Amino acid sequence: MSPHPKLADTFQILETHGDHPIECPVRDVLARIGDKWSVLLIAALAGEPRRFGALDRAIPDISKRMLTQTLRGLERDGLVERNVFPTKPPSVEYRLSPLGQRLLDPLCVLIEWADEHHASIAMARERFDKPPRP
Amino acid sequence: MSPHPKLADTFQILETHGDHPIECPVRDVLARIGDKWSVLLIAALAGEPRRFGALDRAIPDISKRMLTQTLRGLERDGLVERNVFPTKPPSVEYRLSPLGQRLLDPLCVLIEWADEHHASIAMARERFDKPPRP
DNA sequence: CGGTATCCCGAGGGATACTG
DNA sequence: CAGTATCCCTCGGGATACCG
Repeated sequence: MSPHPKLADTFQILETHGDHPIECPVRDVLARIGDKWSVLLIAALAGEPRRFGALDRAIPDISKRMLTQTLRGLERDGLVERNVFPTKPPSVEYRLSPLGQRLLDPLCVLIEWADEHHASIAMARERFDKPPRP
Repeated sequence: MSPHPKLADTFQILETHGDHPIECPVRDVLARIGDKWSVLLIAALAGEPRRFGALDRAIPDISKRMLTQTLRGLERDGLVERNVFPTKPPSVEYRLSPLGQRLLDPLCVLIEWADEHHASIAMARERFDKPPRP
């Protein structure tokens, strides 16, 4: 009996199927949200659309380079929509697409798990890093 | 009104708090599961404990080096337990800790999202990559 | 069987300066 | 304001060989 039958099944999806080892669509979706900034940006856009500068200020430790690049990636994947208003100076608004919004719940579950258990993890690390026995 | 108040709140957790920009515990938990192999290994251990060699065979495209390294990382974080049986030749069993098992549900939700929507994402990418207008 | 030890490469990503 | 363009460097991770 599996302690978690659903994910044990789901693992079949993650395993390399057939002979092509890299052709797993779930893996590259995970790769996207696994990069350094994507989840942070999605979270920053969860509440409302925001402009480039507003995102830059909301996440102070991102560079403009990575901000642009990550937003482009999310836009390419259809998770974020980009709207340009031809004002002077130009203003560009980013908002979650419907697809992006459907990602919020899974992310929320994950982030809550992380928030609840990061203390346990920190303790586990300390234990592990202790000099075993002098 | 926020379309997703809970995560909009949760985003406060992700924002750099105080003056120390990197000191966000949730971020490094995400960094762990964001690496190339951790989720795959957790999924592989969801059903039952497995030995080193079994994991190697279950995930054919991982190297022994990364298998060891990722397992160590998961063990360090207290997500995986490692048991050595002093047989000859030695056998080592890896199993999810209780903490690791509590991560299964969040992961499952995420993986199911990815499985359901990867087709939409693939289509969005094709559209985005089309030469805009000749 | 279950790992270490090395070597090495490319991509991810930071810093800075420039532009429409 | 909202980006590009460069330069540069770390480091995740693959390949290979060896070990108790």
